[in-house]
Parts: sequence; C-alpha cells; structure tokens
Amino acid sequence: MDINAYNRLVDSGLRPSTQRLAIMSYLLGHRTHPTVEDVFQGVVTEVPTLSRTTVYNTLRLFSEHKAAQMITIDDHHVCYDGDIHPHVHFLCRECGRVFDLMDEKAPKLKRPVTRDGNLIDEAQLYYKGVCKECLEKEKENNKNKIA
Amino acid sequence: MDINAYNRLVDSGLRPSTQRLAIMSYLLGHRTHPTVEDVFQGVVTEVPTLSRTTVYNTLRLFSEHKAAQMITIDDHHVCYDGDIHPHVHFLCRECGRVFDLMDEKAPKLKRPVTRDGNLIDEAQLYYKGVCKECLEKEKENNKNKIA
DNA sequence: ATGGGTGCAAAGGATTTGCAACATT
DNA sequence: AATGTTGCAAATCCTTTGCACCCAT
Repeated sequence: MDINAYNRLVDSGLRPSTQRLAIMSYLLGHRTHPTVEDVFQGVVTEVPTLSRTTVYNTLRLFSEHKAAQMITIDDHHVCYDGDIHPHVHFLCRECGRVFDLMDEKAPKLKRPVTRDGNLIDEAQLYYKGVCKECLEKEKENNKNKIA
Repeated sequence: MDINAYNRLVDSGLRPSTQRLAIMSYLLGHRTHPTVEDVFQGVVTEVPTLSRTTVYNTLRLFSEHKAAQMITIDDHHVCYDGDIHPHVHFLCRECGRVFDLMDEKAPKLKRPVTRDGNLIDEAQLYYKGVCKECLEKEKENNKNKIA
C-alpha cells in the first residue's frame, strides 16, 4: 500500500478507492509524463478489471482537485504529472517525450493574482525542441550517410 | 488583396493560393485566437468552396512553417494565432476565450539554445484563470442571489 | 438503503487520410 | 505534362456519457 498515494488522495479530498490508489501510485512512481493510455497499460496489470473510462475520469478528477497536473503542450499530446509543484516542461518533437527541466525557473503562483482585472491562478511554461538522445541519433545518421 | 497575408506566406516559403491567402488574412485580421471552426466559419463566406479539411491542413502547414502559432493550452482547446512574436496567453476557464497578455514578459528565444544537451527552439508561457468579464458576471449573479 | 465509484457499450467530436478533381507552372 | 493544392467522403482516434452494477458506509 502506497502511503504517499493514499495521503495525496485524502489531502485532496478524494476517497481512496482501489483504482484511485493504483492510478495515483502509478503517477507518483512514473515521472515520465504518461498519457491516459500509458496509465491504463501500467495499471491494468495490477487492477485487471480497470477500464479506460475510469482512467479518463480519474485523471480528470485528479487534475480538477489539483491532485495531479494535466499537461497539454501539444495537440495530440495530453499527459499527466503527479508532481504538482510548478516546474518547466520540455517536449521533444522527435520522440514525443516530455521531460522536466528542474533547473529552469518556473513561473510561481502560490496565490491567485489579479492582472488587468483578470484573476490568474495557474501558470505553465514549456519549451519545445529536440532532446539530447534524438540529437545524437541524428548525428549518427548523418555520419552513416557520409561514410 | 491583403499584402500582409501575401508577404507572410511568401516569406514563409508557402505558395499564396486563394485559400491560404484568405486563411492567413483572417488570422491576421482576427486576433481572437480562433479555433479551426472559427476560421472555417469566418473564411467560408469569402471562399464558398472552402472545406474544413483545407482549413485543418492549412493551419497545420502554417504552424509547421512558423507562419502562425498553434496554441494548445487546454485539452479541447486548440487555437491559432497569427502573431508569431512571443507573448503570453491567458485562458479564461469560464468562457474559454484566450487573451494576449501584452505587458507580461514572455520567454524570449530568438535563437535556439542548448540546455543539458537538449536543443530548445520554442517557448510558451500561459496563464489560466477567470477573465474580468466573467468575474463581473459572477458578481452580478451573487448580488441577485442576495437581493 | 444510500451515495459514491466503476465499467461496459455507445455516442460524440475532432482530426486525418485516400483519392479524384482541379489549378498553376 | 508535371507538380502542388483542394475538397469530398470515409476512417480513425480520443474522449465523454448514459446507465446498470457494485461496493462501502
């Protein structure tokens, strides 16, 4: 039993059902920004009756309760993050993976602020480009071409 | 004939067909962060044979060529922006509209940079919250409740 | 027994694809 | 003629909804 997952749920005002615990536990244990499908595949082995519906509903619930973050950098690339502290994300356009950039200064918004009369309570900063690994693969391919 | 639309296309290496000109012209003339459907509805009156397929393909083409920005703040809220200078976006969760926050300092990335071996060539910062108008509507509703 | 949680099947939407027609060089 | 562009129809994919069942209180 994952005490961290349990606490996150209870602290967020969510009842810790089997499925919710398993999904939250997966999120906390896989800091790879999984998609809905990733979560489903990862958890269904443990909770064989799990349905995609529940994963959809549960992840939405989590993000509504700020028990997890929904990240939508790109069309066709919705993923989730159990880390609810503000941090910067980086999407590799080649492999589609999302990385955390821990050293980057993330926009902080501890409390909602008002700007031009608008109430702002959430901020997201992300970068796009090509990750180290994909860059190296590209280099390899170029070498091979020349050789 | 919209010379700005024309130039943007040619500068981006895109052939200025009737449809592309009309779509780019719409983008440049409507700084409201229109969705694909918005663009379609706005342009079809002018180019009656226009199809949604073409709008999809064309907007994707634009963003691939950096002739426009695709903005995906939220799941189910993909929109486009003819303004290709970096600026901060603000999504109102109530009405779903996206605003520009011009006074905010946007992350600048004139040239691609390397960070931890990753090549970063694009940055997006956005805020979420409730816009001025929706806040005022809420206030109105509360007043009425009390009265 | 009551309310919340789950999961199936179906519906709903948004986006892409295959392909034929068309325009432009 | 050759290439690039458009647009219809269909396919696909992702996500939500309606509803019945189930579990826990």
